[in-house]
Amino acid sequence: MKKRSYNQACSLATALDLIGERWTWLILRGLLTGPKRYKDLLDQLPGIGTNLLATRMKDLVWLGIAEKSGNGRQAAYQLTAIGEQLRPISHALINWGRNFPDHAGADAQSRPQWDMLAIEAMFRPERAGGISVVMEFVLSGFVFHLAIRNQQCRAVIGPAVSPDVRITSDSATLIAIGNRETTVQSAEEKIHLKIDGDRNAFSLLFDLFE
Amino acid sequence: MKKRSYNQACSLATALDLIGERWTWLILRGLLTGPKRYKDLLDQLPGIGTNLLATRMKDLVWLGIAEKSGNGRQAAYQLTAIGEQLRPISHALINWGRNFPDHAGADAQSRPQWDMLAIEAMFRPERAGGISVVMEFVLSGFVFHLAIRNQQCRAVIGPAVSPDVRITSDSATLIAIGNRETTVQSAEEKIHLKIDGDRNAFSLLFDLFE
DNA sequence: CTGCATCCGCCTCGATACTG
DNA sequence: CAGTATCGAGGCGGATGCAG
Repeated sequence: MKKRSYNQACSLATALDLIGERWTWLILRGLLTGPKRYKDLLDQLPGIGTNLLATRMKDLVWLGIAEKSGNGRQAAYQLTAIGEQLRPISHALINWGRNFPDHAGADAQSRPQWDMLAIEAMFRPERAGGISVVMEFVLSGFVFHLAIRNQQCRAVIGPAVSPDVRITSDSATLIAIGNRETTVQSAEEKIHLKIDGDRNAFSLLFDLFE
Repeated sequence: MKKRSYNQACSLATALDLIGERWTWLILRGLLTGPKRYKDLLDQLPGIGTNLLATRMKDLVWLGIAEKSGNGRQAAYQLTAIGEQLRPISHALINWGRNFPDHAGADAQSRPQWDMLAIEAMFRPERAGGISVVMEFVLSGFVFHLAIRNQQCRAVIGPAVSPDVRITSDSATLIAIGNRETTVQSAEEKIHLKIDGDRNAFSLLFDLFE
């Protein structure tokens, strides 16, 4: 059973042979928000065949892009250093995909972790010189936080130890504010947005992100 | 006849719906080295079905990623502004693919235009401050040139108007020199490398590129 | 219940032949 | 040269089974 390959002496073709198949990038999207168990990956990949996920994971581990820690019911997959190198590329692809905002239909699936990675992608390091801040988000009940330091931004699942600000909202509201379709004040009045802590830290959200 | 889609409200999934299918990135690779006719694209895509290339091109044009100029046998495809935004992403994928130098088998296909794009990908703008130089390459008979200015590098098919240096060689030799597996002097003695013009400009090749 | 493996129908792909 | 038509092969999607 030989794997299909472009069979070209080209690094782009090599990359596509390894991570260009259907679902692979979306598996990586799952791993880019932290280690995941098989079931957690499945939950973020609606429509994938369970066998396909299993073979993809075997390939990714074999290639040294992901690795498996623990086994049995505690087994979890995480990115290796080489897999982690795909993070900026995924950011770029996400930002490119925003050229087509109307692509997703009304019946499209959604997961808060996808928004989390999208926020990380929108970070603009060149605007973050000298800024150090931790923002905690509660988007439709899903909790994560952004740690911004040294012109780097990393999104992590779960609450922050000591956040400068906690933002309770949903992704649609934040997008609407970002697009100037609504105001912070209006969103707060409609209880679509709640800001706890340093409001200046909250306003950084619109300075440091696209 | 509906197209297969991940159907997710996620910009990464959107991007993959549009350019994540088999062959699409390699079609873009062809267009990233300049406008191409149907036949020229085919030549760079060994193994693709002609029907598949036709449908892919129709999709890319429909999406506004590529556009068709002229028609009949003079028709040519080129990238739109949105398609051009994929250039840095292709560079990043190429550089990531170089983590797996042994992937391509001995029977792998190769085309000089792939090397041309790979060289463009290896350019390090942060090392090119204040440098302005034009290098012409003749790799195994294929002619292109690099124009470096304002910390940008663009590879263009064909000879340069007034190159600072002309480098006649082949990609294997340049890679070997870059990896310190051979020296410039040795390559010149074996007539695997010929340098016409400013030798200092040639040495920039190893300063400005990875 | 999680973490897969097996099986099967279907859709996409790959190759060739053919047309304007 | 620039595609279209056709058809066999193989990867994918969904359901099911099963071991730890």
